[in-house]
Amino acid sequence: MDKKQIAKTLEAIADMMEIRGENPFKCIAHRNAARTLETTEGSLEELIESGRLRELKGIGESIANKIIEMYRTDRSTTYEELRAEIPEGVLEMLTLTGVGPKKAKALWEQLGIKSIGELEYACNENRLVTLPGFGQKTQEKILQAIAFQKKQAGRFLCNVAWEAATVLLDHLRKHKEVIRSEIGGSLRRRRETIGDIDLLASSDAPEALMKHFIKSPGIAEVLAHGATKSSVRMEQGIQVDLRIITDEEFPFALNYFTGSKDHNTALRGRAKKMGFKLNEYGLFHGASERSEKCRDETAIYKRLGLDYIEPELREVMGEIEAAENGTLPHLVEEKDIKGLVHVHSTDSDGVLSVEQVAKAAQKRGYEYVALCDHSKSAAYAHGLSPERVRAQHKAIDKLNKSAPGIRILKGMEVDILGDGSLDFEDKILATFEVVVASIHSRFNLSREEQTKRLLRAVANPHVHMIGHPTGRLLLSRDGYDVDLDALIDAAARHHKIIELNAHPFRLDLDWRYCIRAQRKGVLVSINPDAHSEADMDYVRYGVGIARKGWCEPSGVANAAPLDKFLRLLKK
DNA sequence: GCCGTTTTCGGCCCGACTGTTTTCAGTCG
Repeated sequence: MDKKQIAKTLEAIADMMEIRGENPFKCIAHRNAARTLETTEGSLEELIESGRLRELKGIGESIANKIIEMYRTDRSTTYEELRAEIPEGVLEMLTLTGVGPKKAKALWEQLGIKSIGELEYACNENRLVTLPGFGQKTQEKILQAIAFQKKQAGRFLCNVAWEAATVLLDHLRKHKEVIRSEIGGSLRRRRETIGDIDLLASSDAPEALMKHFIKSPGIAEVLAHGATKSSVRMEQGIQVDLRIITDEEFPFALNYFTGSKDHNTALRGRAKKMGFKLNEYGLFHGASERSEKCRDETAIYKRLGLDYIEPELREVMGEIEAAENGTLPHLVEEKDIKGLVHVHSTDSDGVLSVEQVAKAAQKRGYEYVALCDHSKSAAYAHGLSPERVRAQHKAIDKLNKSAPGIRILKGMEVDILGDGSLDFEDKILATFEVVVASIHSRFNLSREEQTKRLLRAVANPHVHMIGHPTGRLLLSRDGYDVDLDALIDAAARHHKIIELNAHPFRLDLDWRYCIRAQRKGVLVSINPDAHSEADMDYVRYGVGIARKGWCEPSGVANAAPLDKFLRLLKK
């Protein structure tokens, strides 16, 4: 097993131990070890062979032995023993909001429920209400959680899809018979979640290329295999379709399979009005059977009297009118981002020290990095007390003096408390250069109360930006109920920035509201919410969403160089 | 199960909410 698989197994062991009711700290120890393992750089083999595994924080004798067993034999005795006792479906029940180890255990032992399917049936039969500790409300909440999960089933976070697609595309491009190849579909449009992946390639030898494709790394199953279309399922479960066409057809097919469906419909309608027929094979004038020659998508749009529309904009949000009038935005790109804002260190719940954060950000070419650890109320994340804030500031001053090649900004992700006040008094808030105010508690306030709470935080003169404005976790939890239009209006009034949290779980601000924010002159800041070095690369997904949100570099606060960024904050 | 400048045992993150209870257990962040 590799590091990732071992970490996953340790998590499963912890889950099962919890269901068995073992010492909760023992369970936590396994979870900590899993987290440490996942975030440790370097090869596991080296760690094991050099005997340095035990030096990692949270890995002692017992867990080290488990890790070594898994690494050497691909098995875990502990895991197998627990699994023999606890059915997999019982473990899956833990993924439902509101079902923890105790409830799962009660459902399994007292009602004999061994899967989410059985659980849903039992709820509909009204069988949960009689169970001690359960009641009508619990049953309703569980049904809701099951419904939510069903609705999300078969969808994937964009980073999962992106990584799978990149592997396939790299493999495809190694073959000599491929002329052009691209990712299409919702992934190319940079949607926040992805159902399946569409790949397109042009070739004069489609059979040979297809044969090569179905041997790509990471494929779990070949679902269909033809000369022009093949479908595979990747190990992650995501389905991928590859279509191979001629190189003349390529731009038309790419356009067609990129969508969105509504964008395509609008384009086809426009083409028809102009006496053309547009489909995935070409653009045909009148009754002609020969397509107009278009070398690329730009040429297709041009032939239809339009500026080139970037894939991210193809959602029928006014892009066709703008392309007609020459008013399309010049979308922000990843290389425009000058500073990394909202990064956590080991001082709260990150895995990098302040110095390592600075080094990693500098390595990525950023001019500045704003450390934004949690505030004191976020006890679950080891939030900083005022004393620890002062210590961190001292450390930052010292690092900045040592000329690290990057400016480290003193930032804070301060909790917005239930009433909209902040977790630090003004005197302390004034010592930070960047204050991101976020909600981490009391998600179920009414829309009115939640909005009022956020507006109060926006109005605080020490707050520079509002973090992950809805608190949603894609595919697992809806955001809290808040009037985002009111938030955007308030941000405009107070010259505040709204975070576009780039973490693939969040991508919050939603791009639909990002469009509204841009039109009202509200800047966004594309923040990775990084807890490790790898997380820093989440900026790319945030940029995707910003592009969907019609953002130009001038609409993105951290696309500004350091001095301008600091001026923006002061405003 | 892990850890240790209060060190080999005893603490480990903790407060708030929800729904179940009639004083609290379970879940969450």
